[in-house]
This record gives sequence, structure tokens and C-alpha cells, in this order.
Amino acid sequence: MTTKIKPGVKERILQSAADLFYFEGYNQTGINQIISEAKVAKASMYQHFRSKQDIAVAYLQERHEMWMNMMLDFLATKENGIEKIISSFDFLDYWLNDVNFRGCGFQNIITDLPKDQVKIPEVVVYHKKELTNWIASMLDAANKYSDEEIEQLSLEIMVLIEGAIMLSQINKDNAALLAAKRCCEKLLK
Amino acid sequence: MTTKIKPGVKERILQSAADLFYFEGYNQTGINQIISEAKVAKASMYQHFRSKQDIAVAYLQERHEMWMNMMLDFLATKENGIEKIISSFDFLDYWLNDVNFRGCGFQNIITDLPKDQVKIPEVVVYHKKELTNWIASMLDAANKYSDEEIEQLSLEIMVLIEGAIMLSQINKDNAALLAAKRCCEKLLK
Amino acid sequence: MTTKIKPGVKERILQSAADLFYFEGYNQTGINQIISEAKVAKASMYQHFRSKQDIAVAYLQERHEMWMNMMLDFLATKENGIEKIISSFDFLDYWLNDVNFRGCGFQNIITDLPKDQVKIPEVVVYHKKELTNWIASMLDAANKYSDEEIEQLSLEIMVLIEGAIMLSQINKDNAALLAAKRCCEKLLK
Amino acid sequence: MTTKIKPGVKERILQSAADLFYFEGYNQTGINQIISEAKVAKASMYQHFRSKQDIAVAYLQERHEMWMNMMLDFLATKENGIEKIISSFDFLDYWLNDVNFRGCGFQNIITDLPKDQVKIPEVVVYHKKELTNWIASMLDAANKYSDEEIEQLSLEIMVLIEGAIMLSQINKDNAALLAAKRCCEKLLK
DNA sequence: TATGAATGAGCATTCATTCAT
DNA sequence: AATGAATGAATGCTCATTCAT
Repeated sequence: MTTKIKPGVKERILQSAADLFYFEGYNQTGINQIISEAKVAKASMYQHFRSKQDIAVAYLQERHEMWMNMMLDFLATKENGIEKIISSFDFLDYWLNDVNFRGCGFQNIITDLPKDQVKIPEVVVYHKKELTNWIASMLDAANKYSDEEIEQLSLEIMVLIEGAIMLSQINKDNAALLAAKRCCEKLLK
Repeated sequence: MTTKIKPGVKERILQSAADLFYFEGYNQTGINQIISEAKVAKASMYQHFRSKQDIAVAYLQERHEMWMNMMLDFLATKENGIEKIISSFDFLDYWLNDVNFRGCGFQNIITDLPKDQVKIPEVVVYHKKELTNWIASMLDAANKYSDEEIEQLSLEIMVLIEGAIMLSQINKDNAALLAAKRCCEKLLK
Repeated sequence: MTTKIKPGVKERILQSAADLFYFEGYNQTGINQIISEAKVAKASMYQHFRSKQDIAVAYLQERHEMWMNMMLDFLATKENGIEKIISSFDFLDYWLNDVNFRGCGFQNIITDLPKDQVKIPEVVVYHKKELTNWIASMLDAANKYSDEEIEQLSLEIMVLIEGAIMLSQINKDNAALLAAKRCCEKLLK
Repeated sequence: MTTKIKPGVKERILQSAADLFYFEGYNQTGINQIISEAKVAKASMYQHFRSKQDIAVAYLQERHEMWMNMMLDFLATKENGIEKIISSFDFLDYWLNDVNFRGCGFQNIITDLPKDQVKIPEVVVYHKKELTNWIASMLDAANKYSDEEIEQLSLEIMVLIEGAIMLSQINKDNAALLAAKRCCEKLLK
């Protein structure tokens, strides 16, 4: 039991920012939009986050957790690593339909950024690395592949995932997702 | 025979814009930068292009021609379609090294755009469609695949290309390009 | 005869800024005040001046000319250098009364400035150097002093001027100006 | 005996503020800088001081005591009033070198202040009046001057002091201080 | 055709101060 | 007495676009 009246100013800022950054774009989103949606005063926002860039970093960190969990939940019923990997393309299909093929929040934010903003690219790299690691661990669990094969295959599957997300965003349909899944199935026999 | 005194105002604008849009980002590039690099007056620029968006459209159209030709030139010595497709990943490697893994100008511009800018996404879709068509025509030339197989394979290879470009941009190395090439080779036997 | 309809936007900006910077203070004056008094759009202002600091530099340069001329005009009837120097304290009295003992625009602006603003201090140094040079030239014209005496005396008189202006600003009366004049008379016999 | 656990919250605020106000400037110094240097919560600060202005007043009062004592200590070995006055220019030289010719904290604060801040100018006037009084008392001790002469001379010497401090601040050297000393010696024979 | 001047709306950020606890 | 959280107003500056000539 808590005596707090208003729930989390910081949370509200992050929620508004997450929504706007993802669906409108980082550069399309102004601080004013964020605070007006969050119903927070401007200076309050700057007490919680040093800069717009810092909000983006927090947004991406949160998004990483959220997205990975969403995927893992989706795949919870699958029995083995190979199945999980292949079904992850079904997850992409489900998810990207849900967000109207808005694509990957991490891909979308690095492509149009001031040269000096290094913190954001770092989180993006981290997210993709973690996803790659998960794929590798699924392959490892299959007890079928050597370490070298795991490293190569996990990167190949990452390429499929990235390409599928990007191409589905461009074409606003799921054809690329289906193609990627087919391709992945061939790779894993 | 032309009566123009100064050579190509429009060309100069387009050249500056192309460089800035690609290497700095569309949102990072201001009209003032473009005109100052092009050494053109602001109103002159608006006489040639209705808006920044229109410059981007012209930039992308030009970029499509330039990029396709660059690739085709690179592949000119290859004898058949299959080889050309596989070697296209060598082209990506060569090209992306050259531009410091700045990624695809078409991918990069659609991810952070005002919702009302529809002309830019259209050119992006066109470019990717044309590339897909080229892949399909290469597959067709191999006389090995059915129409259905061609449609499916060409999309799968597109996924590999898009993913490889994006992932190499994120990680600033060519590992994803090599992975994509390996994967492509498996697909085409 | 000129075809201009509106008289000088740049002039209006400078005039507003000069007034506000001098009578309200540099830090007390916002860009918004300047443009609203000058009836100029913000971006128009920034087309003429790169920054607030640059406006201040232009203001001080103009002020230097204006102030020196004002003083020289005041002293025009005096016959020789010694008289002109001594009467310059009468000028200070006349002038500072006129501006309600607001003090010296150059002194007032250097005392509370961001550490990185070097252009403004430079103009201040220049102004004081020019005033010192004028005093020296007046002493020289008297054919009474050696070069060394001129250098020393001119600086001593500068000290009197600076101190008189500052102290009259603090006390909001002309007592210091009278004291400085007496002192100057003693110095020049 | 005091029950305070932490030593001097108020003292810490004042110490930080004094440093920042003098070396960075009143307008350049934000409340946040003061409290972060003083390691004091914002609301705690506002419990001790009603406003930034009030901190400045306290700072100046403290500075007056400190500065006068510093000067008197410096002059302690001098035997008579005339010597003390003349040597006070040596003190200025010593002191201003020490603070990198940052000038007079009292002069520096009045030149760029909101029009409604009257308490600060009052303390400045007080400080200069006290200094003038000290000079007068030194002259009086010499038993050489009439009351009228004392009043006039003390103001003249004040002009020299103020001018020397200001000019040395502008030029960032001690030439004006030496000139003022020479001038003072002439005045006092 | 070409241009320099001008604009309103918006940008991210910081200000001194107050409130609820 | 002490504090972390919150605020409205203002800061200096940049945006893509249009106008008058």
C-alpha cells in the first residue's frame, strides 16, 4: 500500500516518449509533445532526464526488455530451440501486424541522428547483440551445431530478422516475413 | 547548345543535398546547409524544388539510377545470373566499406519522416521493387526455377540484402554481409 | 533618394538592443525584448546577427563611435589639449546626468559575462585604449611633456575617468566627477 | 555549545555563492550551481534565504568585512595614515593579482541587475561609503588637512581606487594600479 | 530566372521559485 | 529543520517556407 497520489511522473514521461518515438519517429517528436502527453511540466521532465537523448536511451532500454519478453512469451509453448527460432518469425508477423508495420524501434532511431549522439547507437548495438546471443543459445540447446556453426548461423538468422522487419516496413506487408521464415527453415534443415 | 551561363543550378542543389541527406541524414540536414554548399540563393532553390521533400524525392530517384548502375558495373564480368546475385554481396561489401557503413539511403530516410510525406516512401518502395525485379530476372536467366520459385527466392534474397545492409550499419562491420552471402549461396545451392 | 520603404531592419535591431543593453543591462535583456521593440521577426534578427553576443559587439562598436564623437563635439570649442582633457570631466558630468548616472556601457557589460565570451571584452579593451590614445594625443599637443610623462599621465587620467564614472554610478550623483576633475587639474598643474 | 550535527548549512551556501558570484558573475551563477556546490537541498536553501538576491546581499556583507580586514591586515605595519593610504594601492596590486584581476565584487554586481533589486545596490553604496570613511579617518589622523580638504581628498582617492580596480580588470594587468598609486602620491605630496 | 530579406512556429534547454511531505 | 519533486515562464536559437523586387 502506497500513499502516492499521482503515479510515477518519470513513468508517464517514458510512456509518452516511447509511444511518440516509436510511432512518430525520434526527430518528429518534440519535447513539448512528450510533456503535454505526459501532463508534466517541462522543467519536471528535465529533472528526470538530462536531455532528449537520455529519454531515448531510457526508452530503448525499456523497449529492449519489453520486446524480448514479448517474444519469449510468444514462444513459451514451443518445445525446443530450433522451433523457437523458426516461430520467432511468426512472432514478427504477429507483432508487426499489431504495430502496422512500423518496423524496429532500434533500426528506426539510428538512421537519422546527429553525429555526436553515441549513447543511442550503443543501446541499439546492445539490443541486437542480445538478440543474437539468444539465437545462439537456442541453437546451442539443439545439440546439433558446432560453436563455429552456431556463430555463423546466429548471424545469418539475425540478417533474416533485420531484413524481414525492414522490408515489411517498406512494403507495409508481411511478405518479407514469410520469405524470411522459409529461408530460416532451409537454413535449419 | 545551351544558353545557360552558370552550369546546373539544379544539379548543384541536388549534389549538395544528396551528399548531406545520405551522410548526415535527412532530418539532420537543413535547407540552409544545402544552399550554402550549393552556392545557390534560397529562393532560387525553391524555384527548382517546391519543398525539401521534393529535393529528397529527386535525390532518391537519382540515387536509384546511380546505385543500380554502380552495382551492375561491379557485376559486369560475371557470366550468369546466379553468379551475379551471389557477387552482389561482394558489391555490398565493397560499397559499404567505401561509405563507412552508412547503410542504405532508402532505408535510412523512411524511418523518421513526418506522417504526411508520402512521396518519399513511394520512391523507396519503387527502388526496392526494381532491385527485386533485377534479382528475379537474374534467377529467370538461370533457367532453373519456376515462376513461383523465382518470386519466392527473389524476395528471400532481398531480405538478405536488406538485413545485411542494416546490420552492417548497426555494427559498423561487414560480418553481416559475409553471413548474408553464405546464406544466399545455400539458397541457390 | 532611396526606394526603400522600411528603414533598416538591422538598424532597428541595433537601436533597440543598444537601448536595452545600456539601460537595462546585457543579461537583463532577452532576445525577445529586442525583437519586439525593433518590431522584427526572430529569424530576421538572426539573419543579421549570428548571436546575442554579436549584437553586443556591434552595439559596442557603434557606441564607441557615438560616444567619442559626442565627447569631441562637447570639447570642440576648447582651444588646447590640456583644456580639452580637463573639460572632458564636464562632459562626463553632462552626459551622466543625461543618462541618470547609468555609467559606462563598456564597464557595465564586462563584469558579468560567460567566461567564453571573448569578443565583447576585446571591444571594451579597444574602446579604453582609444580613449587613452586620445588623452595622450591631447597631452602631446601641449608640447609640455616627455613621451614617458605622456604615457604615465594619460593612464592616470584614464584611472580618474573610469573611477569617476563608476563611483558616480554607485552613488547616483556627480560628486565623484567633480573630485576627478579637481584631481586632474592638480595633475596637469 | 551547539546541538548542530552538520556544520553550517547556511555557511556552506554562502561560501559556494560567494565563490561563484565573485568569480563567475551574479547572473552567470544559477541557484542549482550554488546548492550543488554547497551540497544542500534546494528547499533548504530557500529556508535560509528568501531569494537569490538575499544570498547576494549576505555575500556582499560578508565580503565587506573580509575585504576590509584583509586590507587592514596588509597595512598593519604601516605607521601613519598617509602611508597606509598610499600602501593601499600596493594591497590592491597584491589582491588583484591573486584573483586574476577579477575586479571588485561590489562594482561587478551592480552593473547588470534587474531594476527592482534595490537591496544589492544599497550594500554596494554602504561598502564604498565605509571605505571612503576609512580613508577620511586616515587623512584626519595625519593632522594636516582641514575637514573640507579631508572630504575632498578622500573622494579623490576613492576615484583613484575605483578607477584602478576597473581599469586593471579591463586590461588584465596592474598598470592602472601603479598609475593610481603615483597619482595618489602626488595628491598627498 | 534569380535573389536577399523576412517570417511564424518550433526547437531543446534553464531559470528562480514553491509545494507537499 | 530539511528535502525531493514539481512548476510556469523565459532563455537563445533554428526550422522550412514565402515575399517583394
